[in-house]
Order: sequence, then C-alpha cells, then structure tokens
Amino acid sequence: MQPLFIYNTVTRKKEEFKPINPPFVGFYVCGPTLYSDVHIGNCRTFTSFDIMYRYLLHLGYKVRYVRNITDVGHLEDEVAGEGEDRIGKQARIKQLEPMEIVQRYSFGFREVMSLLNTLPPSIEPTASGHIPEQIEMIENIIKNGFAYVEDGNVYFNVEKFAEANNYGILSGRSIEDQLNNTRDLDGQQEKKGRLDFALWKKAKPEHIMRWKSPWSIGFPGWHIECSAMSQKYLGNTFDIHGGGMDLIPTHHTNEIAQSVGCCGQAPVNYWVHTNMLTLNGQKMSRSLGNVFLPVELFTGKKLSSNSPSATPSQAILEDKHPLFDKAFSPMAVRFFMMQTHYRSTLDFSNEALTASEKGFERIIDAFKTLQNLTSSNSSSEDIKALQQKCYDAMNDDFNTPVLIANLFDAVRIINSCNDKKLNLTQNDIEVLKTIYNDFVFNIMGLKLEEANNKANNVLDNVVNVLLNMRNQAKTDKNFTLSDEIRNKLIEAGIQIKDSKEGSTWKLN
RNA sequence: GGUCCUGUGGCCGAGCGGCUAGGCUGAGCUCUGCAAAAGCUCCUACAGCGGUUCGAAUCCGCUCGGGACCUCCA
Repeated sequence: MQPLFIYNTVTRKKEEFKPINPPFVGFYVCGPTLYSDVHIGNCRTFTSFDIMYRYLLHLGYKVRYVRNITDVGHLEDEVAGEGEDRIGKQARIKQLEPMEIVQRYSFGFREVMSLLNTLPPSIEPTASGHIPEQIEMIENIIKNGFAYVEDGNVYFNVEKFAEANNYGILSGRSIEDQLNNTRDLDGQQEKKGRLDFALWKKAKPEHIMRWKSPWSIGFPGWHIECSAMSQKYLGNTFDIHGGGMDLIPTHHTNEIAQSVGCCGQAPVNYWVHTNMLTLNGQKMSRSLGNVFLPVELFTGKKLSSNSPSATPSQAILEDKHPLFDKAFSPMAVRFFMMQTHYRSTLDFSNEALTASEKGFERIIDAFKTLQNLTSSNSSSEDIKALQQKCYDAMNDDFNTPVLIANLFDAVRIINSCNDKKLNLTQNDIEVLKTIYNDFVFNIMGLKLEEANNKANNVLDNVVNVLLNMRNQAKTDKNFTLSDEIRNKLIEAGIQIKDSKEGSTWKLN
C-alpha cells in the first residue's frame, strides 16, 4: 500500500498515516448545523473531506465515515450558554416543528452534496437521536470530577481539566493565555471559570426541544454530541477527525476535553482541518452575511426571497446574480475547489472559476480523445512514471493541485499522440485510461456532465447529418455552404472540431 | 489588545535549501480552403530590507500589506 502522509493539526506536521486497526479506518467529520441552507463555503469543506474519503477507499481501506447532523443544542451565544437554540428559533419564526426545519435543510444539503458528486457518509447521526448517549457521557465526566451541576445546568470545568491535561493541545494556546486574553463577555454568572462550557442546559419555558435528564428537563450542549457519537460509532480512540479550521479553538478543543474527561484517553490520532472559502478576501460565513448558495452558483441566478427553500430542485430563482458572470456547473465548481489545496484559503472569483472551467473541459475532452487513440509498437513517454507522480501528489497530504498538474501532462500527451506527434503503446493507453478512471473519476470524483438520454442521442444524430453535409460541401469546394453550416451551428451553441480523421463536435 | 497563518509572473495557484509545477489570459508558429480545436514556442515571478549558507521563493530577524481565531460559524 502507498504510504500516505497527512497533516496533523496536533503536531503541525505531516505524519505517515497508520490506522489503529488496518484495513479499517474510523473517520469522523463535523457536519452542518441545519438551521438554514448550507452555503458554498460549507460545501468546500465537505468536498475536501470527500476527496480524502475517496482516496482512502481507493487505497483499499475499509472506511467508516461518520458525518453528523447537528439538529439541537447549538445556541446563538455559545460562550455564555445563553440565547435560543438555533434550530428552535427558526422553528418558532417559521411556525414549524424543529424536525421540519431540520428535514427541510437536510434534504437541501444532501441534494447539493449529491450534485457535487460527494459520496454519502457511512453513518449520518443526528444529535437529537443520541440524547441517552450524551447523558451517559456527561454522567461519566461528572463522575470523573471534570464537570459540575449548577441549577439544572451542567458545565465542564476547564481549569480543573487543565491541571493535568493540555487543554490547548489543538489550538496551541496556553490556558493562561486563553484566560487572560479573552474579550469581555456577558452571561457568565453561573460558570465557575470563563472557559467553562455547557454540557447540559436546562430548558427555558419557550424552548421547544427538551428531554429528561438527571439534572433538568433540557437539552445537550453543542460540543457533546460529536464526542458521544464519534465514541459510539468509532470507539474511544479512532483514526481521523476532520472539520473546518474555525472549529479548532472551541468545538474541537472542547471535544477533546470531554472525551479525555470521560474516558481518560485522546479520542483522535489525526486531526485534519480544512481552510475557509473567502469572498473578496473575507471569510464566507453565515454570521457575516456574505454568503451565496450553491443553487445560485449553479444557475447564475439569485434565489427569490419568496422561494420556500434553496434546494436546487425546488428553488424559485430571480434574475441574474450580481456576483456571477454566468452559471457554473457543479463539476466545474468541484474542479475549481480541487485546484487549491484544502489547507489554503480558496478565494472565489469569476475569473478563477472561468479559468478552472476551461481547464476542466480540456481534461474531459482529452478523455474522449483517449478512447480513440491509435497505438504504436514503441513509446516515447513514461506513462508509469506519470501514474506514480499522481500517487505521490495524493500521498503528500492529498495534494490535488499537484495531481491536477500531472493530469494536464497526461492531457498534453494524449493530444500529442492524437496529432501523431508522439507514440504510445497499447499498454500506455491502457495505463492512461486507468489514470483517468482512478484519479479523475474515482478519487477526484469528477464525472461527465452530459446526460446520455434519448434527446441527446437524437441531437447527436442530427448534428452528424449536418456535419456530413458540410463535409460533402467541403469536398465539392463549396466553402460558402460549408462555412454557413459551421457558423449556424456555432450560433446554435455547437462547436466543431476538424481533424484529419473527420469532424467532431461539442456543446459550447 | 493577544495568538496564529499568509504575501509567488496579467489572473488563479503549487512549492517545505540546489534541479526554477500546472491552469487561464496574451503573442508568434505548425496544421487548416479559411477558421475553430490541438500541438509547439515566448512573456520566468517569488512584498521590502537585512542576515545564515557554497547556494534561499523556501531558514532567521525587522518593516509594510492581507487574513483567521480569541463570541456562533465548515
């Protein structure tokens, strides 16, 4: 098996990946809080982890990929432990059951992720479906002396925990630093320490979602769900835990504290974090309001304010979106995301996206050319070496930009062979097909977008009739007619490519 | 204010001490009836100033930009 190196946030180094129980791999990713539609920045994160999941599968690992859905417990003001539950608030505003809110947005979330061709996780557990597990974990944390009860609320005692443990192991910040350099905050009256966080909250009367617990009728804190669910499905210590970088200092830091506080062992061997998607250099986030939605990017249009949802198949759209020059297909967007490494910020712009789209088309066009390549007895290229370079790129912390650079080498070789400017053996051609199948389709998760339906077959036939007429005109040196056919087809959105073997076409 | 990350050619974006990715754009050439497509060639950059080194985009220091986190966020 290829040695794979993964950047570990804990050590801040790339480390060789060694699973606890090969070939099994436990992989947990913090999923979305479904109180509104996911935006394209959320999608970037889940797409990045999809590449990792796909590559691990390709390498032969048996991966259990768990990605949670947060449907309860995420307060508007986490640090104070105050404010409404985010989902409960939307439920109240929209006069729906909280589960209706979650159902609506999880439907949209899944549809968008499916359009982006991400594989579904093995398990998608919800926080509300794991209340007993969370209560049991809280009981253990209390038993171990790391949490205290205050008027029906349970808080994690961070300073107590930090006496014997490195609380800031992920963020690299010392406990003193965190205690002393925090902004002034309100609503801290119940907590003993300013870094303490809620494990269980007593429900106020207006709170819709509530469960019985030993401490009060209430609901779990935000961080405990991931600790409880990852432990349930992956064990006390598992291989990889991922999430957005913005989760490092609070959510993941507290997750570690809870798990260690409960079980006395580090929950995760490799912590992996993806960088943010930015818009004009600024992080895209729901709280900043600078978000746009996948459906808007895929259509180039603005979501109508009276659209019941942003689920692509149901969205009501208005005029052209002010941010986009045009629509960008999900696969072009996916390719665009992969041209930047997952640990770098990805800045959105029409120019960058258009450039990616063209590059992606070139890769797909070369794949079609590859199917009809003529082989030679000798070869002028080292295709096996190219294949290994593709693996080297992925083994180096999932370096998709370098992988793509290597694939463009393959594109050049394919096109040159097609132009009879270099030679490939039949075996080379088979290896190139394997490279495409493995890296482009299976690992990067790209796919051909034209639907192979009846209408397309008819179109294919119709265009071929016209191309034959044009070729006859060319043979007859009737260039007025041949050019007219070409120009009319271009106007109709069809681009013709002539070659020695004949003419092909594609949609523009 | 504190902690950390970052600054690469017209644009995007790799790079982790030597062999100067890749894409997009632009120019020229080949092919072509003319185009398009494709191929080839060219435009060879590392914010600034110092330092370490035989050698630095890459390490160190300072200066100036940009960003993230320290409150919820993927």
